[in-house]
Amino acid sequence: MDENIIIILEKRGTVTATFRKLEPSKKQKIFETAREAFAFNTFENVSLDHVAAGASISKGSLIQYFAKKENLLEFVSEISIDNYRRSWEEYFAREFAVRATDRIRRYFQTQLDTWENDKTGFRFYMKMHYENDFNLTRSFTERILQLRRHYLSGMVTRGMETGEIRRDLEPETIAFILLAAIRDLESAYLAGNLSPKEKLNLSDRAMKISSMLFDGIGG
Amino acid sequence: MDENIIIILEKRGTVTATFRKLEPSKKQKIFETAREAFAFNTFENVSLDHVAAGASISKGSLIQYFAKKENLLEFVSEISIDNYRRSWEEYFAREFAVRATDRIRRYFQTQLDTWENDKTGFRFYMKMHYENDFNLTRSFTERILQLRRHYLSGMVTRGMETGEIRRDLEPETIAFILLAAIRDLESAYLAGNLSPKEKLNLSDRAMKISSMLFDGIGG
Amino acid sequence: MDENIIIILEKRGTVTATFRKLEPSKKQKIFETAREAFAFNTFENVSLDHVAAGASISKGSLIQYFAKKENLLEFVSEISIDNYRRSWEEYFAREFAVRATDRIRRYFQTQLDTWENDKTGFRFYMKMHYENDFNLTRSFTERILQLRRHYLSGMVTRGMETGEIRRDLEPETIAFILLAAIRDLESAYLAGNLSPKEKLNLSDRAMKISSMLFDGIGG
Amino acid sequence: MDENIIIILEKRGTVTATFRKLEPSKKQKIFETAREAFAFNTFENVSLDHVAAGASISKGSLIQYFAKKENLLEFVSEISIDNYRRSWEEYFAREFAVRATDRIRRYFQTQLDTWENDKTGFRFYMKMHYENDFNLTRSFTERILQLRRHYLSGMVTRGMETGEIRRDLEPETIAFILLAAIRDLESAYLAGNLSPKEKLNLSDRAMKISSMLFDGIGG
DNA sequence: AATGAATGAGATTTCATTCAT
DNA sequence: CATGAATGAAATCTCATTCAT
Repeated sequence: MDENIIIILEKRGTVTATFRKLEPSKKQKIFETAREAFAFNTFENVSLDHVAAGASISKGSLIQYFAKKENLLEFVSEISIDNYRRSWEEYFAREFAVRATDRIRRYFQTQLDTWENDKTGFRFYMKMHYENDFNLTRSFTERILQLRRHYLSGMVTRGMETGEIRRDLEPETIAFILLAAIRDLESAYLAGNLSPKEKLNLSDRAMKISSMLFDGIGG
Repeated sequence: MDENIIIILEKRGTVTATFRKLEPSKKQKIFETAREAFAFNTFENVSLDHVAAGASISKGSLIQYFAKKENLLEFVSEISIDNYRRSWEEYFAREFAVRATDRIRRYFQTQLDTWENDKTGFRFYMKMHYENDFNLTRSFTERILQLRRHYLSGMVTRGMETGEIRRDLEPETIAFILLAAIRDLESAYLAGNLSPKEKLNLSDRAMKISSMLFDGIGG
Repeated sequence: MDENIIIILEKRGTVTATFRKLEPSKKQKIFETAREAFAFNTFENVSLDHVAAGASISKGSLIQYFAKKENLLEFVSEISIDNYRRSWEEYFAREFAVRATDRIRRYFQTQLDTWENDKTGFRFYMKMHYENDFNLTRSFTERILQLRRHYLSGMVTRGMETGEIRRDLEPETIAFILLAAIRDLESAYLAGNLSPKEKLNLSDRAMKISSMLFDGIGG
Repeated sequence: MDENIIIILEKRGTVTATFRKLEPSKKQKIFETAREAFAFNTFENVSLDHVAAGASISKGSLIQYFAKKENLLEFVSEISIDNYRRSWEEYFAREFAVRATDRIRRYFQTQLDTWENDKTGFRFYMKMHYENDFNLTRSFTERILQLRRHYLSGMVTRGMETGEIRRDLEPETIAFILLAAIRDLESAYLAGNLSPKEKLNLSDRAMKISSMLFDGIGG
């Protein structure tokens, strides 16, 4: 967890100085417990009692750290965005595939694998799309989307440079359809507790879709 | 509102006979008020007091009609599915475009226009995807999805017959990517209260996307 | 059901003329359904909906017949007392045992058998002892008690006349202890859903107790 | 109020730690208010609002202490049993009468006097016999009964040893009739708000009954 | 700084009773 | 006279937030 984010959140009034001064491990535990709670329950159904117990602190402390329940969600949201951004930045720093098609395919696969290994993160991400009582959730959604578009546009632009992708289209439009594809795959993924075989199909379908996108469906 | 659905719901225990016997206009008003409430609030945040007041009935009556809050949501859900199905069946009955590409483009456009004219319906549809505490919402989501896949597969199959669409791909896979595209357009649509210009872009983008899908993005 | 009681109840305002004019079979059915309901539930937990449904009449009619829920209980109570009285009067009219001890033993046995064959009646009787929110239930209890004392005193007096029972005691005191015995046997009976073997024991115990009472427990 | 019982109840989940930590005087006040409420009303008719007001605490606190209304009754029930047991143990520790007949007579008299001085306790005891919706009440009833049988059997056995009571009968059967007698006296006692003269009669009757039991009623 | 006890607003649900048809 | 729709008072229970220790 990046301490700089905490400092910003303190300035915003989302967390208190008391919270900032906590041991990192304690902050991390609170984050994880709260994320889990918000990922699997609607906002109203998340109880501070439960979060406090899960994080082994008192309810009084929790409210002292965040003042309001909404702030707790904002905290989780901000940390989650930052984690998302950093994990993909690390990923791209180590991505040396030459061909854009390979990059895109690996991106799809990596995203699905990542969600597979962080189901709570995935649920939280999905949940935030529809807890639309707060401006907060909208901000979360849009910022994640922006990141994803940015990554995909980059890969598409590169594909155009290498000639793998048509240059007469706007990279944004292509990024859009790619994003649509990956998001719908994610939805399918969420929908079920898929069987291993279905997961294989999903991965298979990811491959089919990307080649289909490249070659077009026109007869 | 189809009275036959009401009868089925009565048999299931979702609504009571008392409700069935209500004047259609009253039933309609309850439907609309409740749909609006569920569309813009999480389940827990929908208050029966509010719905009753909105529909100009007493809370006692509301509970007499539906017994449980969950039943009210189930009622709204079932009527919504039926409305969705019927509106598209009417649409396809009047759709005489010859070329599959035209059909698909018109489908995209019509869907976006429909949501534009029924924002509450759209919000309700989106909301149901993530109120994942109830089996009910999953059933809603899956049944709508099935309808959409069915419509798109039909159009794709037709495109294959006329030679507009490659025959070496499975219709379902193609339907999938088309569905992904339309759903992401919808999401973009939801995300913002888009300015008129952005809406134009969205529609424009829909067109671009479909041609892109046909021709492929490969260089 | 004695129509004269109904007339008295009408004068008291417990039932309405509308009720009085009902077919006897309908009145009987209402009595039975209501008695069952009050026998197995606390007053508050008896729902008029349930009683109406059980008696195959509408809730509106039920309230038209009795005006208030309390009146329904009063009706059941009065009819029950009358039934109790009449059934024992018939019994004593046909009781020709010569010896008082036989009479008393037969009385014990008959009472237990009667409850056995009319469990609802028994439950209602017991229930009325402790639904002490109403003067009504007290009146019920006392009137039944009075009847029982009367019957027992009669048997005891006869025993004194025949010399089977000591004449130096007041019949009421002896009746009292006999009543205590039979009532405690009844309690034991209620307490359990007794196994057949336990029931045998109970009957056996009744015999032991009565002989013990006759011979005394003194060493 | 014995703190050990509170600890046991906390383990069972009947009361919370918060309640346990309350000042004894506050716990006592809650006990008394709740006992009074349950003694004079059916379970459903006891309102938490009323109990909270009577104990000078907020409804929120009451529910925080007991979580459910049933738990409140269970608490009252357990404390009552414990009080009953302890008061009789103290009594028997100080009971030096030599003759069993004296012991039994004093037992009768003391019980009636005790109820006289604790009418609420008596009403609660009676009420529990017929609130038969809960296993709880049955457990209460049976445990009190067991205590009473135990005390009486002890006295009877002693009477057999001293030769005051016939040895050819089972102590349990004799205890049973004694219990029946005392219980019916109690009932008579409850039934009325007896006049002083009637109370005297009752006490007098208790004496008569016990001698009658010793000598038998046989002529 | 940490705790957790106290509070009370607000939610759903039940159901006797009223009353129009 | 029978019906049952409409009502609203009352009940339990949840839980964020306040605040004293």
